[in-house]
Amino acid sequence: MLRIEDTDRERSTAENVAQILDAMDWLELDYDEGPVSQAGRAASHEAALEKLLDSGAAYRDAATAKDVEAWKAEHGAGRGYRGTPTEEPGAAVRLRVPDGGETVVDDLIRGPVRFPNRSYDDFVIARGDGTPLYNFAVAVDDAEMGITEVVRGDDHLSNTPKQLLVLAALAHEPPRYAHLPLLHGPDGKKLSKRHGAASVQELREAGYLPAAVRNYLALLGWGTDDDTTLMGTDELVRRFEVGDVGKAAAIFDEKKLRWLNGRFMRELPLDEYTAAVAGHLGREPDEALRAACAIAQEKAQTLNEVWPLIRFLFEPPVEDEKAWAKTMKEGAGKLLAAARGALAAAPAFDVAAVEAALSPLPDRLGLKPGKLYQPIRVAITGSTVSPGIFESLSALGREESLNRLEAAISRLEGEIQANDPSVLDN
RNA sequence: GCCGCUAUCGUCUAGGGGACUAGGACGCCGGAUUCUCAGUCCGGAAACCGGGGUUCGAAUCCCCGUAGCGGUACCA
Repeated sequence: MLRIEDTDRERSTAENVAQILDAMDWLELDYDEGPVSQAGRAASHEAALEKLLDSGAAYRDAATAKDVEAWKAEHGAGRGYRGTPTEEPGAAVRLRVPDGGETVVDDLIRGPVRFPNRSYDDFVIARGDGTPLYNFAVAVDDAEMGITEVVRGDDHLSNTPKQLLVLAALAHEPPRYAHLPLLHGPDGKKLSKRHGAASVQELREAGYLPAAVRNYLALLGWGTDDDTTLMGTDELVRRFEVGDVGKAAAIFDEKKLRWLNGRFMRELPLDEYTAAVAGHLGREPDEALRAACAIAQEKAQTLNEVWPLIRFLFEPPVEDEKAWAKTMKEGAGKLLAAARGALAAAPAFDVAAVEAALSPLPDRLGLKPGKLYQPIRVAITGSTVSPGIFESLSALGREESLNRLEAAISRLEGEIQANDPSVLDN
């Protein structure tokens, strides 16, 4: 049985468990709740503690943190604390650590890592009130649950010997361990909330696709020998080998994730794409959305970027004065009027028909296509950025397109009058 | 302090004694695609932490240093 251990020390256990289960679901792994209940765990912790106390492998010790410090000052920093057994009932329980020899963690990724026993304290395995501490509890749980493989973060490597010592005292075969390198933020520090999206949920909220995240995460600390970068989940499962994972911490670079995500987004069949967008937006994957997705798919790198591109199909044009001022220069009214005329006369309103109606205009008017298309874009979407202009018009439909052009033309006329009082004189 | 881990372009990595003039990807820069943005295509700049060994030969093996990270709790 495999155990995957979360590594975040700041969150509460309950939160961690919820997060892991949620993440596993998203990562499409199968998991079981585990055969041991909370009450069952507490009972086995108690039993294991008693066993160790009886055998002399553990003992009660009244020393406080200060006492330990003083002991070390006296015996040298390189030497782990060794306490004196007491019968005092409120004393904490410590495990006896041998003075000689070493404890070897045979890590799947790093190979054998040797820790001198002498450098470890007789560490506390249970508080004075009998409640167990992490390194003891986790070892007992692993034994109890028949865990054979443990995959967790590198930050656990140096307390693995403690768990091994507990397992040895319990005469239980230890699991195999794989300690994965940690992830750091762009500043080189351990990844945390202030780096932005640091958990799978946050990545999902930011509009990344599960398959893209899997691909990206697999590439952190691991690479293929034939330089393959893009891999679907099936291929990942086939090729990934935990023993091939690198040893150094990696920096989480969202730019590459964005790029990868864009690749996955563009390769999605339209129905799946629409479903993903619908799920993200909390909308129905209806025909309107499907049509909108069809013209936006090429352009969005994340699910978050889709709505700004297709919003004009569902709502009035956004009000963006900068975009207006930038494109609605002198003569824009005439251009829009020409476009309106051509579109009104078009025999149909599919993409090809719209293009056929508009594309002769720039030549006829003697200007670059952009001079015509940008004002149209702003008139119908409100923004200087949108899907292709023919696609956008066609998707909007003839009636609404003409209405929006008309509205823009009226506004331009109003502005001309306001700026030039002489118009009023006529 | 002590114990441990790690070190190839800005970033993720390939490469594990000669195939290295060190490969790929993201990002960046330049060009192309004469509707924006994005995309796509082409081109470019960009790295073996330092010092000693071992060897005919070192990015690759060993040692030392340096730096980063982790652990060192009656936290998980």
